[in-house]
Amino acid sequence: MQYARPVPSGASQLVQAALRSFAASGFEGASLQRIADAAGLSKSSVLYHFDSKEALLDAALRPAVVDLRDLLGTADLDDPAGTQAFLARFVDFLFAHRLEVAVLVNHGSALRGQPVVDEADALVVEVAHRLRPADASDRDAVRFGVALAGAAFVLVGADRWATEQLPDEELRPLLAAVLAELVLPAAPQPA
Amino acid sequence: MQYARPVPSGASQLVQAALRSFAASGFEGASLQRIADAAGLSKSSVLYHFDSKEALLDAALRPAVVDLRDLLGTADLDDPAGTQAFLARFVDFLFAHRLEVAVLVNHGSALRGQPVVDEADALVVEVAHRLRPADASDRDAVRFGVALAGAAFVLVGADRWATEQLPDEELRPLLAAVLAELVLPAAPQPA
DNA sequence: GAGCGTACTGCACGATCGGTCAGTCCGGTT
DNA sequence: AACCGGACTGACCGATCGTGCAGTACGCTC
Repeated sequence: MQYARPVPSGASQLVQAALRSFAASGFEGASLQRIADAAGLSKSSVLYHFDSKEALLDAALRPAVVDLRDLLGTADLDDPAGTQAFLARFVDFLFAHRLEVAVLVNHGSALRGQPVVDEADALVVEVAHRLRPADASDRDAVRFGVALAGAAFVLVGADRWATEQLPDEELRPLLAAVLAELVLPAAPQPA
Repeated sequence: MQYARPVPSGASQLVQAALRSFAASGFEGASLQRIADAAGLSKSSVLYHFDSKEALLDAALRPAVVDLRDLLGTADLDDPAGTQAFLARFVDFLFAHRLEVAVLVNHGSALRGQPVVDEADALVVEVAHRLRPADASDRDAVRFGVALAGAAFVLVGADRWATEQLPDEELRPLLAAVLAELVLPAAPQPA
């Protein structure tokens, strides 16, 4: 009898190693050899499980894109309460897919043309568009952009610039609160 | 007699080509060959003007780091007016060094150990630290992080996600205003 | 035990990588 | 005319890149 497979040998740990490498070094900077070494396999094995380096990227990012699409599909953004709930789930998404978000946010512009990346970009545009009320000003739009980009980036670069590292479970509600503060039109502003 | 040199032949356009390549493809993704082609020179010429690829990166990022250090050195952050003035100049800095900021923000984590990058990171930490008032809460700190990262990223990824592109000169004051709104403790917030 | 599919590997390939080096061209001095 | 130094180049190097391919070890079913 076999319990939970102790080492999820094979493709799944290749995906994890690839994700780490892509996030740390970018797609071109990461080599199949180093990914294979990190996963404890040979370079040939990588290309046995995945047709190409691009296919490996696709496999690594796909779950995050699926999750984001689901999140957007079930979102209710008609009232402030729904929007706030969505933002909390969005922050959860960011936490759940840190590495994927890092790849998309930092190295996405070099990956235009990769289907996964293009899909992810389209979803981000949709998030921004649906969050924006009909009567939003340009300034509101800029604030939304800063909020979304900032939230993603605080998470992605947390280990890089954070002087005093907040533990994830303290940062999560704070990030959700700040996001809500910036996105909800509640915040009164002069003129 | 010679007016302003029409094509600033040589090293300076190599630096520009390199900056564009690094910003678009990352340090490892950019090759000396492609940089040379973009500058209309041979690969050998790149290594004639710069000792190594790393030296080229240094030359490309150095002016931005110098400007940021100057900006920080002359900053007066003791009162809200001084802080607001600093933020406007910070936004100007982001606009003036878009490509350098893109390299540092997107690919900086892969460039740890490069002296220019480490210096830039240290300056960013100093900006965040000096902006933060003594009585700032964790939530304030998160909002500052979102604001700074978001501002940088809105500029860096503007061409990627912006649905309706704002011209620079409209975006600039909006970004400064939003930054001030987020950083200055002026914004009233419930509990 | 023959046969088969899955997981995995070593080896070799052409291309490209960053970098070295000897040499060419050319305007300015002497 | 001889010389010099800066700008620039082509040929070449060893290493590494992504990828193709033949082969091996193992567990399963007839």
